[in-house]
Amino acid sequence: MATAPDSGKPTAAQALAPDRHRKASDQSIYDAIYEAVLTQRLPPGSRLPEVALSELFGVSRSIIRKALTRLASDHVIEQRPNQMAMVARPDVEETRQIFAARRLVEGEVMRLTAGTLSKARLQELKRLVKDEKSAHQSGRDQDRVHCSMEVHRFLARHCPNQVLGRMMRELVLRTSIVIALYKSPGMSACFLGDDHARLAELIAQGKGDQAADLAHRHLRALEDLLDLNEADTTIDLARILRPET
Amino acid sequence: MATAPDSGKPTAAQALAPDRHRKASDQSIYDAIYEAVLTQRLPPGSRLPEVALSELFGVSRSIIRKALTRLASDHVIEQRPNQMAMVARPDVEETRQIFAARRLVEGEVMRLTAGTLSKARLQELKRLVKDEKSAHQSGRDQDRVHCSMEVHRFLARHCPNQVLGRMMRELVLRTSIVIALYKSPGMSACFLGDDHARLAELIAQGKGDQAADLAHRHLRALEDLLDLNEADTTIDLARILRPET
DNA sequence: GCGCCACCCGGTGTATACATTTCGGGCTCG
DNA sequence: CGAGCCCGAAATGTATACACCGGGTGGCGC
Repeated sequence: MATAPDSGKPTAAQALAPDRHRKASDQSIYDAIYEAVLTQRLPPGSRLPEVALSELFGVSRSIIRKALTRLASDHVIEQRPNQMAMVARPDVEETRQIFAARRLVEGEVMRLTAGTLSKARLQELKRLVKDEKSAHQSGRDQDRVHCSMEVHRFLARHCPNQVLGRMMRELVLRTSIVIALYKSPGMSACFLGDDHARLAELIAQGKGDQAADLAHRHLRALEDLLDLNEADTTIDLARILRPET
Repeated sequence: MATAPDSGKPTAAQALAPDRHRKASDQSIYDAIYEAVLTQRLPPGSRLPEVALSELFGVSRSIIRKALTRLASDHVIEQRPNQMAMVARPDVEETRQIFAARRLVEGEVMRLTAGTLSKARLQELKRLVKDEKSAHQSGRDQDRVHCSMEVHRFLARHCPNQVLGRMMRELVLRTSIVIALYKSPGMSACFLGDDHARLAELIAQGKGDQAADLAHRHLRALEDLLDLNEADTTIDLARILRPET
């Protein structure tokens, strides 16, 4: 327990409220939790009791368990035997690996996607970037995070290589989790200058290599903003238990 | 039906026989099916009825369903509503994407892994390569495929970046599936010269870039051995239905 | 004889009952 | 007074009952 802030104590179910009392498929439940984690309404460590969720969504535990199994398979939540599922809390080492993997995959996705988008798609993309900026300026943080994620997810969704696209979406989500976990207080997560706008421009112009390079630097800068000093877990414990001099 | 050879008609359950009559966890069932698909004992399109599996492993359908859900999540099997699960049968386009993704990921894994393996680990690796060669020479194809897969999986397992390592294992499995699907008759799948031996050598010497390059060419050559001409599915149908001249 | 339709069977989808485990509060004993 | 044990609430783990769906087959009508 000493290693974890342990987050909200009851169950963070209010973040999933909208479609209450309506029969939901396991896909819609999966989506609801996925979206809530992505937009950081469900912070890392949030507990997800099966019974509470089954009552919330108006289905039996079977459906809930299927959704949770899939979420665990995607590393969104952690499931340990006989314990409640909780939103994943990757350690510092895994965080670095996630960023490294995402740089590799997202770079290639940029390269493949550049120059392949229709005019209509480019309009959509620029709209997302614009919405993000306006949300940022008017301080609607919830919206800003949502749009920021959607920029990356949009590019992943429209990558010609959908195998890579899927991987990238998974990595975007895991990145969102570790940002929520390790961000320094007050940092403007993932709004670094107008990187997204410039990225969209390079994609539109078909400059794949430059887009990949920008994405690479974007992600590196993002990682550098995080508070990734170990100094936790076992080390703290040892220092606390050491007799004072 | 016209598009599929439809594989073995009953249920290819004999490929999973070993641990019959023993209570099995969903993990062990997952592993059994995973391994059977990996070594091509369960060819693409094989049907996996829940009841048959539950009897085979001596557990209820709940456990089976959990294992199947996870396998579907990993793209090992396809699950459609109210139909039996079956081993995945990716189309030609997805096959190309899988290879492209794997080249990207495996190349980076080689780069990261080169020079990081202990002497003992290098011994293991060389042993695998040796076993593969001997299996090849004595014509034990089952063993050869197993060892060949294990070479790649071994490297993935010991990559310093385990996030990438996991992705690579998933891609190795999917590659195995599409090889089983599209290999030209009689080809020696994934035994291209002594690529694996040379790869092991480069890894041992810490030459990451060269290892990545070799892996890249290895996979390219492998893809080229496949029979990836479309000419199936809808096109054949159109030609068949066209009135003769 | 040839189609069409109703039935049946084998499969998955969902809910629920029951077993098992974990964690914590409070009692008891040293 | 404190440490340890016991027990119960609440969660998950598993099995099972039943509903539903889809495909194949046999009979019936034309």
